Amino acid sequence: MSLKYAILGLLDQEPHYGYEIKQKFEHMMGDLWPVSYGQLYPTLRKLAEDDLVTMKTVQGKKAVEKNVYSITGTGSSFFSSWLLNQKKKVQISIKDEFTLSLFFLDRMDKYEAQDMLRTKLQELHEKQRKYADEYKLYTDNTPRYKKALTRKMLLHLDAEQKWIEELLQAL
Amino acid sequence: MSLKYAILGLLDQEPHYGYEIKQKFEHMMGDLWPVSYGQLYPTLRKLAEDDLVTMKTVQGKKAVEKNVYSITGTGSSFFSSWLLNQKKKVQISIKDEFTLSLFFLDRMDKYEAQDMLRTKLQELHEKQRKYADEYKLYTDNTPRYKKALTRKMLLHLDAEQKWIEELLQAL
DNA sequence: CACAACATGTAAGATGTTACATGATTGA
DNA sequence: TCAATCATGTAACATCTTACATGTTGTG
Repeated sequence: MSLKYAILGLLDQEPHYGYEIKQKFEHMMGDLWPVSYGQLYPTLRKLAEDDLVTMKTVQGKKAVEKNVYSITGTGSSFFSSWLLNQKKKVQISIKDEFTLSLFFLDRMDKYEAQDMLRTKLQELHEKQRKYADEYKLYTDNTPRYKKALTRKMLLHLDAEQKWIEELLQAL
Repeated sequence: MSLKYAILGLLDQEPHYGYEIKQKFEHMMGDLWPVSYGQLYPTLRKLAEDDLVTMKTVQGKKAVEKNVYSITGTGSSFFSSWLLNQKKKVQISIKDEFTLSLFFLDRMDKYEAQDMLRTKLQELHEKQRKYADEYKLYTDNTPRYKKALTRKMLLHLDAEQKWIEELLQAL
């Protein structure tokens, strides 16, 4: 995924502390892009080691300490060049476990295979309903990016569904 | 990805040696799913440690030794239960670097953002042409799975394209 | 003879998940 | 007071990529 770039992008606007980065990120992403502390804090440390960010411990309320991170000049230009390069690469990945499992579809008997694909279609429909409902609830206040993400999910769910329907017909 | 399951699936049909697994897999997958030796051999060792496969060194032509792997009973049932479970999970992931970069679209000026999306669209069209051409070349001898994979790629490229077109219109 | 293809690996690092561990503050 | 939320981390493991290292065999 590269949480690294997400962090740099947030810090490129203003300094943040770790917990806050997780909150902000997940607020934007909903359940589509979770971040674990087990990845967040080591990544922040690594970024500091590489001099892309600096860390400063500040006193919060009473005895609570926060580690506030700021982006450095190096970090900022590193982020910018990454951002500019994104338009040049197409990185659609279709390497998932379900796709792999279809590799072995020939070994099932016809009805078992059909059942598998039909069950999958149902699961896809369910997900689709879920995200479509979520999408309808969005208002003008919903961040533009969150809407776009959900829309992307819906379009790719459509694609997956269409693919499986084609496979089912071919059986 | 879980190369692990791909290996078990191949071995569930008949024993194979490492090099052969890579050849077979990539013959099926084309460039859509490459496998490196740096992952293959350690994975085979791990599977042997976990008693999901057994290894036997056989003499090939002259001085060439091959390590032939066979699936065990444990391995076979482990694979089967994995296979059965695939229909239950929907794992569409939209967590890629480009999607992340759009998170920061608001910080670009309008024309820069439009340029970014248009460049991306061109790249997508190019990829699409490439896979569409490949798809047309497939014959009755082409493994069913390879066709399905390319078709899946084309459908998801469509989805991605549509998404970006929508974003461009919204700008 | 040179080069492609066959055959097997290791080492280092990137990236991510899950589970564990600790402690303060706020609100019901 | 008890639970939720705030706040920071570590350890173990899983997965994968890239680069390096070694040697044989077949073909033009």
